[in-house]
Amino acid sequence: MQMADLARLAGVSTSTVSRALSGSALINEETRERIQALARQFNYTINSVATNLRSGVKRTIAVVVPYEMASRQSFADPFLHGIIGSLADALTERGYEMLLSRMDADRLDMAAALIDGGRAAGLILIGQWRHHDQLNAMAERGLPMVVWGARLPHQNYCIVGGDNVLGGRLVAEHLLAQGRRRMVFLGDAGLPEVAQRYRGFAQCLRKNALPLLEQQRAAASFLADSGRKAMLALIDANPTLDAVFASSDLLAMAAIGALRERGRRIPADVAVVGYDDVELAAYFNPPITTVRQPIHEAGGRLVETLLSLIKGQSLPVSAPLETQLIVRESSQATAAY
Amino acid sequence: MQMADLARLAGVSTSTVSRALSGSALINEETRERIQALARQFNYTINSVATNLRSGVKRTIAVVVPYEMASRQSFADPFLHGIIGSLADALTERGYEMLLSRMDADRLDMAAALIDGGRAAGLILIGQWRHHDQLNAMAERGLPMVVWGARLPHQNYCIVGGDNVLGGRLVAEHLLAQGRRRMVFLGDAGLPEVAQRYRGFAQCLRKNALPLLEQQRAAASFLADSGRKAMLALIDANPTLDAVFASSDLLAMAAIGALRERGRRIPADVAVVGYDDVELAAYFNPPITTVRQPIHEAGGRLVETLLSLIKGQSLPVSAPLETQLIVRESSQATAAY
DNA sequence: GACTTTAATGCAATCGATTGCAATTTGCGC
DNA sequence: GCGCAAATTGCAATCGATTGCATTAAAGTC
Repeated sequence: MQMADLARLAGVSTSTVSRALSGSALINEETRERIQALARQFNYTINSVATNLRSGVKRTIAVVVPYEMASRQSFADPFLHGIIGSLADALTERGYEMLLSRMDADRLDMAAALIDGGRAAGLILIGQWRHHDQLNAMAERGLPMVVWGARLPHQNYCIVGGDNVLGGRLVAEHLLAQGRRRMVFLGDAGLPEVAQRYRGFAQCLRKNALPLLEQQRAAASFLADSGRKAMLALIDANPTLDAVFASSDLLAMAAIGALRERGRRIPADVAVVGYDDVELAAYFNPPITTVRQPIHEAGGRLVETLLSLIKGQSLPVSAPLETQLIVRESSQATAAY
Repeated sequence: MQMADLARLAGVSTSTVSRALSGSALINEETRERIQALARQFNYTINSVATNLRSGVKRTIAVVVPYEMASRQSFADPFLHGIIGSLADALTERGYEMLLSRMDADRLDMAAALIDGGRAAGLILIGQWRHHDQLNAMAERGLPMVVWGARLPHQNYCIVGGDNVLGGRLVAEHLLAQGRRRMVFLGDAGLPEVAQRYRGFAQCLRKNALPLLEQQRAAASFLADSGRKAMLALIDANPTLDAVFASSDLLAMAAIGALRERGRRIPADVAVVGYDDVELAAYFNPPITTVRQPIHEAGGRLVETLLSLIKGQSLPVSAPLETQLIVRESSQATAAY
């Protein structure tokens, strides 16, 4: 069923049908009601593909989740899901549709094709990975895009994210206050966000004369199993460690598993702190101390920023989102101290 | 940049450009290469919106996640994310794009608008909730759709899912073999999938002369907090319980938290079994015994079924996916027995 | 009653591509 | 050198909607 059919049924032209359904003032109220009734009766829905071809207005936003070919599992991180959910909400609220793509992080230019090809009005990329330059190049081409990640020098693209340096510092201060002294860091510092968390963490320790050595830091992707292995290596290299800062809650959970394998009690022997405050962090055993990133606000902010970029305002700058330490059991000082 | 511009640059008509880019045989090889080079140089990407308006072939599939207005958090379940990720993969592999929508479960007919409006070629609905009749009505209108959920009587729509009755039975047999006798069920039996898990579970217990009473069953949505509260109520109503079957891993995690609040040890005092085998189940403390649903295969199966439905074969019927008990620590018999 | 407004509707061009058919060019046979 | 087939290319209609402008009908004015 298309507009022409409906027009025939109603005995009018397609112009009239179009006006009846679009809320134009140039139409008789009775005619409008008659046509709308017919449309309902025959389940007619306006073809939005044709509509936005003609009108040029697109109401679709592409959300791109880059993954590294090697480990296509980036999708496993619950934080990522939280963001996607909040984006879905934020877009729906504003009357936009969401096109979700996973994409090889080395071929991010394919995301550009979604814009060039008219599929979407704008791009939201989740995670900048190691592709700062590629993102800059895309932005310079004038693609309407916003990235979830970390603010970096020489950054020509819009970014939305938390204050990772602050987050790292909050964790260090907290662990110091709990009396911990032999801390290790778990996470892949090749990723800008993680690097900043590490920087905030290490700076604060250094100020307190507690430098972090290279062997007190292990790379681990966002994958649970790689987190477990990296943690085991850290334990073996630093058998006396008394605290772990993991760069995501998922890694924190994996780390707790690994620590238990090696007979450490949490938090009595080792304190563990995560990052993100995913829902399950509070239900884990023990509940995990973590740095909260306001997931729901994140979606809204990403969408708002992108839409104002599309509307053509000058490059919107988004202040870092609120970043806050949530203290739970996994890092509390206990009777053991 | 659009095709006409490129045609002008190349000094040919748009017909020729179109043929050059689409791999038609009706074109000189040199011309094709010249045009393709120009296209690359100017970042020209064919406008797929216009293309499928003209050709009528759509390469977009809508994935709809219904949620209940009351608790818009259905999105929090990690199993759901697993399915979405596997759908994204399955669709990408086959050259389709994925339109993701959350939708009020009471207004599922809005999903129909995605098809009627030409946005998508087909519909994948995740979870049937309490809306069997609505889904039947949609299918009868001839909408190309596939639902993840449970097979029910009088079902006119395509369904893909695991064997929930079997899953429930496997859990019961396992717990009986572990010597557990006072079991409770945690989950909202108003949902068909959960109801079937309960049925398999209860039937097997009955066969062993261990009926489940009403107060040994508590409704709990897919939300962690509601799971915790329901579990607390179950404990109070059945202080001597020695096993819990939760209808999802998320609920199992919440249940474990609640049991600990009441001083129960897992699995020494109470065995806990979940459902789904989400990635974190293995990393939880203790690792959770659960019924595996093959998430990755699920996405592939949903997509295959939908595509063959679209191609117009008669209603494809999909056998239940493999359903398998994964035994981990949370339900092992221990020294306490 | 002729003339101007105003309201409602239809005509036809347009969005950016694809494709059947016609037109042109080239090559080949004799 | 003519005729015909094959190889390329262009023209114009088409997909399903929207919208500026023209048209028609009804109402209001003097």
